[in-house]
Amino acid sequence: MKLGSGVEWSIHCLALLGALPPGRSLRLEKLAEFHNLKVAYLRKHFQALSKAGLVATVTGPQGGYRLGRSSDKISLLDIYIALEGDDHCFRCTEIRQDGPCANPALDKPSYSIPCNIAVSMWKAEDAWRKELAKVSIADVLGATAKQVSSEKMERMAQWLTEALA
Amino acid sequence: MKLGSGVEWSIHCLALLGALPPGRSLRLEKLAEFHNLKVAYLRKHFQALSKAGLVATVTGPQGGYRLGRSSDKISLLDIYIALEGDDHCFRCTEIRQDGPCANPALDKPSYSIPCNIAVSMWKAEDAWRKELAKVSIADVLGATAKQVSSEKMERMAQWLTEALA
DNA sequence: GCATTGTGGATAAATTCTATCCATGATTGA
DNA sequence: TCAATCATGGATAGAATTTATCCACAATGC
Ligand code: FES
Ligand code: FES
Repeated sequence: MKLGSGVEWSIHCLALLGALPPGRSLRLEKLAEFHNLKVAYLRKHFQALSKAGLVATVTGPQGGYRLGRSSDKISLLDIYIALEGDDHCFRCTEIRQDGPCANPALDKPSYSIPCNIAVSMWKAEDAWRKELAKVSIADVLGATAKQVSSEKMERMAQWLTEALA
Repeated sequence: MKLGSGVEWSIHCLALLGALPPGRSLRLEKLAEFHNLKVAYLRKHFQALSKAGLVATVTGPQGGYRLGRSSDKISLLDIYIALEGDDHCFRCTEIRQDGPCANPALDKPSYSIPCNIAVSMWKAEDAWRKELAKVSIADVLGATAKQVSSEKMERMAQWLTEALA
């Protein structure tokens, strides 16, 4: 069970967008440059983020991306779902309905309720989602501000100023 | 993020092994037949389960597989780890150390602690694991016994008797 | 010895992930 | 209006992973 690289990329990029001055947007190319990511592939991920409404797009000169809503309203779970879909990661293929001991006619009633194995797995998944839902882009920004030296914060602010110029 | 089919297959099979009379084992072929699974591929999964000690093997005539320890000591998490490894599903590629604003020399101290994004993701993963660790094969067996009609339980007991004959 | 059963490595098909490109359409500013 | 800027979405292809099969081999019990 592995998350695609798009999840990490997107969290970093959305955090940067969250640090933009109000009303401004940043070109995809700059977003990639800041993190040293492949532009073409990042573009693909941003199409998904855009479709999910997590980022809004500004076309034309001085255009680019900005957050689709305020940074405290975008959770890590939102990002995951936008990129990798809303399916369960555990897939119950209804093995219980198969094999020499199955009797579809007789057993049908019991199949209307999800099998207990799937329930257990999905419960764990829910716990995972709940944790992710707790953390917003605003939280990430706040935590990063505490982790990074004020000197690096300065470097980043400088870069942003030039990128937005 | 998807779990491989081996996880579901293995849970079903270990549950069946957990229902075996004490001291008995079941051939892989029979295990596959019971669930209508592909023998060759199930074999591959059982190699992993065996290496992890979740099943013990009995070679030779009347041989097969049995549980490696009591069914209440085998959790769904054990099975997941045996099959898919113990890595984090979120991979922090240290994007934070890259890009035009990074200065390895100056920033090195802050990289000794995990970045806050990874910490959030790993925390969610821990919640997931904790839930899976709570559920044992014995629990699965118990829950299934409650879900399945006594009539089907009888059919399965019958099949087992023949398979062990 | 001999039939039975799992082991572990080799192999390959199918699917998903990663990555790139380009024709298109929308917007802005001159 | 025109030209430059910028995202969109589909097509495409290589890489990696998952799914699946096979076989020579080792271990066991009779
Ligand atoms: S039947 Fe296999 S997990 Fe539901
Ligand atoms: S640097 Fe990207 S998640 Fe840690």
